[in-house]
Amino acid sequence: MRIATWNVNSLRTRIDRVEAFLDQHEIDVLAVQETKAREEQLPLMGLQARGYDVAAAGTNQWNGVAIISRVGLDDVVTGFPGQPGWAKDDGPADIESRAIGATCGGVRVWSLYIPNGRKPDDPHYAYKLEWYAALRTAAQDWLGGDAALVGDWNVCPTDDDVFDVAQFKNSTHVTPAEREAFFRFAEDGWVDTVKPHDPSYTYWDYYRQRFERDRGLRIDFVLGSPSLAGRVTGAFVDRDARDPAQGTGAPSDHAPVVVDLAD
DNA sequence: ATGGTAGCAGAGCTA
Repeated sequence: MRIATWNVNSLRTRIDRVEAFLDQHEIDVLAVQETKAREEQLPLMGLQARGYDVAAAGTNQWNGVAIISRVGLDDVVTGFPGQPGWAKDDGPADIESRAIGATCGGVRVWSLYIPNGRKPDDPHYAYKLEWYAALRTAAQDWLGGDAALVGDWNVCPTDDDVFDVAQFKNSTHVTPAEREAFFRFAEDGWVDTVKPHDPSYTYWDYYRQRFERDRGLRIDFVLGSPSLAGRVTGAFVDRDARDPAQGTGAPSDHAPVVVDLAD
């Protein structure tokens, strides 16, 4: 089975690229982040024609997550137990836009869009750390089976995961607290299934031709439970999907990450 | 320190 994760930066704008990616790499399960659409807005016909089922969640124009699967899509859940929400203008807490879980081909898959944090002194940064801690607690219950925590984690775990750490001196993604929050998953038994096979960047900012100069970040991860990690036979970052020279219109600023599992 | 690009929505916010 082949699973993948991709922050697409608008599923409607990028649907042609998503369908081409699914076809080219014969993806069985694709976790998507930043759909930037509510479920009823999504163009799903092309996916359904290819034999995929889709489960989407999202309530605002910035985030949104989805799971696209051709090997089953069961027990869909929006949000994880204890997931913190962000209440805006005293409205309802936005939980739906950041996490969706489903069982696909016997694997429990969570598509996650972890809060960006904005600035280290911003309230969203504290929210990000709170979100990490709550996810860790919930995820401890999933370690016993074949489970995958996949998506945009908005953290560069090591200096090797940043093109120039000096440029991030007063920025999120590289602070000790964020890195600790990420590495606590490894302490619990979650395995970075991609790094041994491909440690390359997964994100390049749209600004300043960062992709062309390979000045990127590694922030998209597939963490596997011990039993799932034992099934991994290979993994890679599909840089071509981020290449502005390929396809029409702008690509997402993230590349997809692909992981192969033995049956 | 600022600004550069992209998407949604139709101005300004978010990343």
